[in-house]
Amino acid sequence: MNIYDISKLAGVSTATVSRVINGFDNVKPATREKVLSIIASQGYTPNAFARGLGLNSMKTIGIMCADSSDMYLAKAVYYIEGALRENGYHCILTCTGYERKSQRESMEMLMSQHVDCIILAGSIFIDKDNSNNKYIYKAADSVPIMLLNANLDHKNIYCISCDDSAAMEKATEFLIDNKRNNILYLYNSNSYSATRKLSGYRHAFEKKGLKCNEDYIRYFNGTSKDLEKVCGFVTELADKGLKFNGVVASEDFLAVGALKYAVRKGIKVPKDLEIIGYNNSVLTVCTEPELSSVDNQLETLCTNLVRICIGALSGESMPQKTVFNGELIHRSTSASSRKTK
Amino acid sequence: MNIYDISKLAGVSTATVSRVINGFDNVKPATREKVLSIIASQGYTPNAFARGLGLNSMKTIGIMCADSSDMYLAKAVYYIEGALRENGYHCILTCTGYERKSQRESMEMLMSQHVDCIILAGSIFIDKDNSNNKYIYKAADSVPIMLLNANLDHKNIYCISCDDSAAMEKATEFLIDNKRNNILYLYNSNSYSATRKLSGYRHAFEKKGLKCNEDYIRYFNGTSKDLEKVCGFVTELADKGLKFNGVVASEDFLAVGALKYAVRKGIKVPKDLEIIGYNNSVLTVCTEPELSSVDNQLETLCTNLVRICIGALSGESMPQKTVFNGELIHRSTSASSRKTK
DNA sequence: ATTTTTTTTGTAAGCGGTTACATTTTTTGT
DNA sequence: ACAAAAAATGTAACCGCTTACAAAAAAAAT
Repeated sequence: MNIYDISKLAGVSTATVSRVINGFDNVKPATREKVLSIIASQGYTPNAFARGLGLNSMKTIGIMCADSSDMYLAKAVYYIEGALRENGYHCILTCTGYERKSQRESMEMLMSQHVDCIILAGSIFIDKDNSNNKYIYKAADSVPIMLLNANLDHKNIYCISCDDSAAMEKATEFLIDNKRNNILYLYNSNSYSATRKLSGYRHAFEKKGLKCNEDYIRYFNGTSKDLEKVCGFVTELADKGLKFNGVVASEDFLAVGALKYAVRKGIKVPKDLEIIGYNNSVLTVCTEPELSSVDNQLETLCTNLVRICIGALSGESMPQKTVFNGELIHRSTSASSRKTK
Repeated sequence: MNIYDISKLAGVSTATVSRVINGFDNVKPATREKVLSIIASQGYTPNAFARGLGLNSMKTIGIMCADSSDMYLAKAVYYIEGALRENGYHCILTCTGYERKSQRESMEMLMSQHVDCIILAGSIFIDKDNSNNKYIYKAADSVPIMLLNANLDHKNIYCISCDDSAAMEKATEFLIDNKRNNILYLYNSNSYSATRKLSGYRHAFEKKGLKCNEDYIRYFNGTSKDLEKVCGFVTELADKGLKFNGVVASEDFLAVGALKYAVRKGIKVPKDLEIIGYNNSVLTVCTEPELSSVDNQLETLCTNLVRICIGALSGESMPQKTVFNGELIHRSTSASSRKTK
């Protein structure tokens, strides 16, 4: 059943059927009705390939992310997909893992699918020294690229991010103001936003006229699957003599690991140790006491990303960089003696 | 840049170029080399629409799930997408939410995209009384349908699931054997697998010759976002006088909520209350003590689903129903006095 | 009533591949 | 060296839709 069959049944040309399908207004109402009824009675749906061939667009957008099972990225994908669907777009999802090669391959795959736009959810894809981003620039020459929580300069690349630096600075500052003089910083990634977070941590000390002790900045090599190991990692740091009365982490699971350590050692939280995570994920409410965390407004980021994406695709002029602010959410692992909000 | 341009540059016909691209073996090595070098030098990629039009397949598979930000479904999508990509397939992801209407629309959308197969990840789509599944059967007439954790009879529908009933029975039985006489059952869904789990709970009592007290079966209306409410819900049950010394839940977050209640009330876990969750998600290791849970082998389910899917697409005869066993993972909320494994 | 303008409809040429079939080239057999 | 078989290549129709342009029909203007 194709457009030709429909046109025969309706006694009109394929052009007219096409016009009806695409909602053109230059069709006589009576004709439109007839065609529509035939289409409905035959249960006809246009062939998307043929349409794509003609229009060179299938209203499809590619989403790349390193790992869609990561809680944060899964949410990002969910919000993005939902917003795109509302705008009549379909999503091809591809998870690239954390290796550059597979990231490049994914992008090539999406390009060969002639997606209308590519969204990079998560900044793992970006080389900070810009050495290896050629394939992104190349793609950007033919299709707009949306970057979530990342940054790259190109006239066809749009960046939407949370000011992670400012947010982390706020969190750290909160602890400093609370007389926490030794604040452990845990992180597990060197992505763009992770780097920004770390610089926020450093800024906080600078701002207060304090010196940031590099010994308190610790890299943990693992993901949320390794939560138990995080606890061991922190315990080991403490056993080795590192004294700390505050923890800020670049991701919630790291903070949960630190909290585990505290609970097991019987350390009073937040009295003797304050802990602040990042992302404000479900994990924050699983623990007892519940974890304070920075909310980086993922939903807002995603809906705006899609808004800008749709705008750019329809030729409107859209802002190249869009930045939102994070928010510190106080629960039970940060001392609420001070104003919370 | 299209196949015609390449053929000109290489001094061969489009048919030959096409043969090279598709890896046919009836091309003279020298010719193949020349064509490949031209393709590489021009950075040419075939137009997927045109190819799709010709083959009536874009090597694309649709994945439907209610909510890809749900931790369990996010993992499912991740595993499925990865396995499909390894087999050269692309994935169109669509999240339907929990309403029938949007589910039907998603499916129609995928059909109009001429996907080669549709995967329903999660059984929310299935009406138990089979009253409203017509659209699924209709789709199955033209394309194979894969059901994860669900069940439907049709010659073109393949079902892959965990025997949730048996797994839940095992968990419940464990508690009964541990002299837990009042076991609260928490659930929040009426999907196929949720129903199966509940029947497993009931079977356990039957098997032991005990009567299952319906008063202990409680429905909580919410998702993991409402974790705090779960705790309130359980607290309220206790306050109303319901006595229980065991909890099994159809999802981990419900168990975490129950655990929260216990921790706050100072109830000793597992001594005075044993708790077992379901899905073996990250949540299980966030809590202190850590949560025992049933692992329903999601990765195995997904890789097998894809294996069967690929097989079916290439015309092989594949099993209509595939069932795996779940496994009870003991952590610190179940008494390990007995053998744990 | 005739001409002009506007609206509606039709014709046919793409879009960029695949592939059945025809043709040419190469290899093999005698 | 020549015929037969096999391998390599080319030709052109086809997939199902869109759309520029042409043509016909309807409406408006004279």
